[in-house]
Formats: sequence, C-alpha cells, structure tokens
Amino acid sequence: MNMELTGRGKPSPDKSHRVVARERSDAEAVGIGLNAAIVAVLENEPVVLVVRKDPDSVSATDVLPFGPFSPREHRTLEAGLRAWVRDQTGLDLGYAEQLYTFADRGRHAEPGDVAPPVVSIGYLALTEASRDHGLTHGVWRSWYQHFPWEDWRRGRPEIIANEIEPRLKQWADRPSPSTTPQRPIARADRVRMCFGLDGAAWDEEKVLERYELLFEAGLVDEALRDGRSAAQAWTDKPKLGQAMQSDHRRILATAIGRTRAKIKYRPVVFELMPPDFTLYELQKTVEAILGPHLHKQNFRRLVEGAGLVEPTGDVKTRTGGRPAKLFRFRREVLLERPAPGVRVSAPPART
Amino acid sequence: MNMELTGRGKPSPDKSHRVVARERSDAEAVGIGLNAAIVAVLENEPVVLVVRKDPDSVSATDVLPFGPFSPREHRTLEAGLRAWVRDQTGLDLGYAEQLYTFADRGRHAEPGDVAPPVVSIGYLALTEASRDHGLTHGVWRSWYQHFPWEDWRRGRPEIIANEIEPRLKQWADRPSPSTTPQRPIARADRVRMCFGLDGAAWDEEKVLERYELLFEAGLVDEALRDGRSAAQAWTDKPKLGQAMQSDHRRILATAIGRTRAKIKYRPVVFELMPPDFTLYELQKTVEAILGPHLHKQNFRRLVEGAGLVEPTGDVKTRTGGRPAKLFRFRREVLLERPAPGVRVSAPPART
DNA sequence: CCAATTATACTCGTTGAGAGCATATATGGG
DNA sequence: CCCATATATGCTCTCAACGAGTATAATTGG
Repeated sequence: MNMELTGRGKPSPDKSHRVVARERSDAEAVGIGLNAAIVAVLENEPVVLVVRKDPDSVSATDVLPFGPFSPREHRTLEAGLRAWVRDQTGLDLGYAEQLYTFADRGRHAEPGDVAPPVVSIGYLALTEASRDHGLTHGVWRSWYQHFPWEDWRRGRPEIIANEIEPRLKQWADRPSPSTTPQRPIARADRVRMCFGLDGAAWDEEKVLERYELLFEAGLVDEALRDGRSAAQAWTDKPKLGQAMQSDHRRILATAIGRTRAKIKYRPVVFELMPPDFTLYELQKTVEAILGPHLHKQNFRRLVEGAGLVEPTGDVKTRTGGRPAKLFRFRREVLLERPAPGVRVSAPPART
Repeated sequence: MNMELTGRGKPSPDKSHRVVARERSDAEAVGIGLNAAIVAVLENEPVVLVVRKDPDSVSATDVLPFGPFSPREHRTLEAGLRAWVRDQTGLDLGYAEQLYTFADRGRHAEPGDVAPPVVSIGYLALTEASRDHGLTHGVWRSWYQHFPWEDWRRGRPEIIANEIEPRLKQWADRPSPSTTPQRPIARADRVRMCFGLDGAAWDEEKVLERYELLFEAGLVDEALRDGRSAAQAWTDKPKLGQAMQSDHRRILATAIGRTRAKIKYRPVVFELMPPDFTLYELQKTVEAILGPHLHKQNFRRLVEGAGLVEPTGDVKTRTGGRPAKLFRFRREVLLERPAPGVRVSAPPART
C-alpha cells in the first residue's frame, strides 16, 4: 500500500517539512492521516501494536500503524482505517472508535520522516491479543514502556518521586514564557493535579494531560522536535519514557486515557478477553488497564451483580487452587442498562 | 473571510458535488472544514448559534458557523476555529472542545451548497448567552427545534409516542437491506434502547444514536440527501425535527450529547452562567440541558456540598418570594477534586 | 493426608442520593 | 396592616451501593 500521501510530491529528503508545507501553493487542501492505537492485553500486560519504521536502525523509534485516508476509496474514515490496517498488519479490527484529530504544526516534523500528514485522526481499537494469528507486521509493545509513570500496578511508580516531581517542580518555578501569558491555572497547580502531588488524588484518566505537561516542560524527547527546541532544552537530563515517532505518543496517551475512562461505563473489557474467562482473569485485565483497584470479592459482586457476565457452566482447573468457574460476556446487558461497565470507583482521595 | 475552500475552484453551480469530488484528480488531499456548535442557555432555553445560508430563501435551512482550516495561518485547529468564529460572527469563544471528525461521503452533498469540505471537524463551544454583545451575524436557535424528541422538560415529548414509536417500529419490522448484513443488534432492540420504549430507560446522552437511528430509518430530511434517497423514501410522512444544512444536525446531536455527558463530571455549566447566579437559576440551566431531574433541595445540597459554588454575600430579591442568595463558581474546586461536576444521576430505570 | 492456594459466599458499617417535612422571608392584594 | 402565596433553605429519614473484613469450599503439590 502506498503510504505516501498523494498530492504532496515525492517523499522529501528535506529535513524541515514545515517549510515545505508552508511553501505549498495549495496549503488548504491537506492530507489526512489515520493513526490506530490497537490495544490488547497480553499476559496481564496492556500492549499496543507498533511497527518499526526501520527495524535495523539503532535509533528506530516505535510508530503506530498509520495510513492515509482516501475519500475516493472509502466511504467513512473508519472503513478506511479497517482496510489499511488489514493490508498493513494482517489484523481484522473488531471494536474501534475515533479518538481525536490533531493538526498542530510542528508536532509532526521528524528527521528522516517521509512527508507527514498535516492532520492526523487517531483511532482506538481493542482486540484480543491471542486472536492476532493473522498478524503479519508489527509487534505488541507494553504501553507502560512509553508511559512508565502510568504503571501503578506495583504501587506508585518510583519515577514520579525520583524524576518527575523534582523536575516538574523546578519547571513550575521558572516563569512562564510570554507566549502563554494568561494561562488560567498556575504551573504548580497543574503539576500537582496531574501527578497527584501534595495530597492531590491520582486520576488515572488524565493520561493525556500528564503527557502534555511533560511535553510543555520539555521532559519528553518529542518536545525537542517541536519548533521550540532551543527553549525546551533547558535541562539535558535523560528524557522520560520511550519516545515515539511524530505525535504518536500523544495519540497513545489519548488512547490509554480513553480506554481507562470507557472501561468504567461501557463493557469494552470484553473486547480484550477470550470468549470464556474466569473472574480473576477479568479482574487482572481490568487492573492491567486501570491499576490495582478492586477488592477481589467486591469485584465479583460488582461484575456478576451488574449482569455483565454469566457462567458458562464449565470450570477452569489447574489454577493452583480451587477451580474457577468460567464466565462469558452477557450480551443481553446491552439491552437492559444504558451504560453498563466495570464501575470501579476511584480509591478515596488522599487528604 | 473567504468561506470557500481554496484549491477547489469557485463555488460550483453544479448540484451534484459528490460527482465533482469523485472526479478530482487530487482526491487524497482534502479540504478540512471546522464546524462550531456554539451553545448557550437563553431564558432557560438551550440554544445554538446558527447562521442563515440565504435569509431570504423560503427553504433556507439553518447552518452552523463553519469555515476552512488553513494550516498555513493557524498553528492548531482550535486556534483556527476561534479566529474565524470571531471574524464571522463577532463572538469571542470561551470554552471550546473538539467533538468528532466526520468524513462520510454523501452526507455532505446538498443542493445549492457551495463545495462542501470532505472532512468536517466538529467543535463544541459553551458561552454565556448574555455575553453575545459582539455578535454580528447569526441567531440563537433552540436546539430542541431540531430535536423535539430530546425535550423532556414538560415530561415525555408527545412526538415520541405519536410519531417516532410507530414509524420506527414499522421500520424495525422491515427486513434490513443486504448492505448491512450482520448488524450486531437487531433493529427493534436499537429502537427500544435509543428511545426508551417498552420499559427501557431513557438515556439523555444518546442524542447522536437517536439521530443516527432516525437517519437510517429515513425519518429525517437529511437522509434523503444521502445517496440512498430512493431506498430511504419508503414513507412520505413529514420528517421529524427541523433539518439543517449538510451534516450539521449530526454535529449538533454530538454537541448536545457531549454537553449532557460532560455537565455531570466537569464544571462546564458555569460556562453558560453569568458570574453571579442563584441556585435556582443554576438548576434551571442544568435542567434545560438535561431535562428535569433534580429535587430542588437535593440539588442545592449536591452543588454546595461538592464545593462547586460559594456565596457572594449578596442576595437577589424580587424573585417572587424569599430573596435568593447569589453564588459564584468556586474555581478552587478544580484544584481539589479530579472530576467535579453536577453529578445528577439518571432517574431510576422504569421496569 | 495435610498445607498451601485459590475461589466463593456472607456480613457489617459507611456513605451518598432520593424524597419529604418544616421553617424562613420575600411579594402583593385586600 | 395583615394574610395568602410563593420562593428559599435547612433538616431528617430511608434505601441502595460500595468498601472492607470474615468464613467456607475445592483444588494442587508434597
């Protein structure tokens, strides 16, 4: 499949694509790129499908599957997405939803890139990892590799206290540049709310806000590619988390946040599960996404009580203890309640 | 401001724009249109800002403010939106958020249109109606004029029982066309869940789902413009609600649904309120958006207890009874709780 | 056969939301 | 001036949901 956007000439060897874009006489007709964050849970690890730009390169960064949207070929955006995901990775997408449309100039430019689309529409897809038989290209990558501060499964990640908190507080103390004059909320307050510092609660859904904050503070590699390189490089400490190509990490952040939010009010966990599963496996999957939340007995009560699952009648033995009943998703719940989901509530705010 | 997308030639007198789009040699570089659903509450009526395509025309349909996105001029989509909204309507946007990106071919075409953008990015903006002094173009239109079935302020709207229910049930009984072969949920069940029939609960957030269902069933005028005109016109009864240009009613449906959802977990109501207000006024505004929900005393307890407001110290007299204390939005709540909002829960599901 | 491990059932206490009652303080008509 | 009326506001009762703890059941591995 032709990954290059037509109408933009051949992939430019020029490093500064923004200049190219500015000089186009027809700048208002832009290319549309579709980006897919294809999420699964593999052995209790939330993963996203990435392809390598150049597998042999030392500095190869991960890139989400992406392709152009061709209105001539596809009636809807989603149809286009499904088509080229199949072509490109061999995967047949199940659940997919649109995330966000980004068009920030400068956030796309990347040395060595082919001409990037100016507007990229991010999509979230959820799939069962063990159903990836058709997968021809791409590998599953733990999403916490790109967002280590989001992994609370073993308690509060140390990177927050050791790296993020001191560096962000230092950033907050610096005066805001005049380019953002009347920002409504002070830097220090944003830092505090985003990362749950000084007694604020950690909100696992604020994934994008946290990434954007680190970006603004110049603590992620991608910030250096933005036009503001010089201003951002105020510290030369190693940057946080593994970077991705273009603005793909921002799309992934959006995907993680949306998945975490949606799992609570829609039965989307089941997109990640095999047809039959034990309640413990279901809980582990939820916890992989959200962080460890729930009391085991209450989780059972919650999920069964909400009518989200029904026993298959079989049990799974060899679990190391008493055999666990197998359950399946109870589809009828969609016809009964307006917003069924794993309603885990946030742990009580630390005061 | 030039409303026409560059690179597409002059506004075509040709009626069938889809054909024009298909024949463009450069179809993959498409125009991006930004659409704004600018929402306010005016005298307890939720309203949206519309401009008239042709005010003198008898068949003039409402159209949301829209304009092209020009990556050369604007760094971000939102910046572009704010700029041309100001140019076009004289309004300075406050709160704005992206809604959704639509690109369905066929949903845009409209007789008499100038060449429509192929991809339209919808935005939701909330503003205080009495702050529209700068407004030069456009009028406030009740959003229930376009969605009469969404107005539950005086109980269940009669149009549901009188028009929607019979016609949708009739549609559900017809066999699905082969173009949508394995739709996961049966038509009858979708009708039931969307419109709360046969004991199902009414979910005020499903605005888009309801509109799309009516669209599929050919009960809204816009469906006739879609390529499937012939198939859709299976009944010649009058269509439901006032139509809008292009796919603007779909964007408005998305905006209503999002506003209704967001008001519950973010303090966005206050974008619609003057600086000082009584709790009764606040409740009326919430109810204009959501439908009548809350017990007056509980609403007060909820809103004050959540720390969303604080008394200004003044009272508003001449209310017809005891003077009401004036309140203002308590901004500090943003620094205290992760997701503050008017947490009105749905009324108990009718069983 | 027993210890360890996992699964599942039951109970208790707190909290928050829905609903109703009671009281306070205006307006407006006689 | 007084009272009927209307709105504002405070308080309590009840129930359901949820977090947390305790107890019991059914396996596996030595």
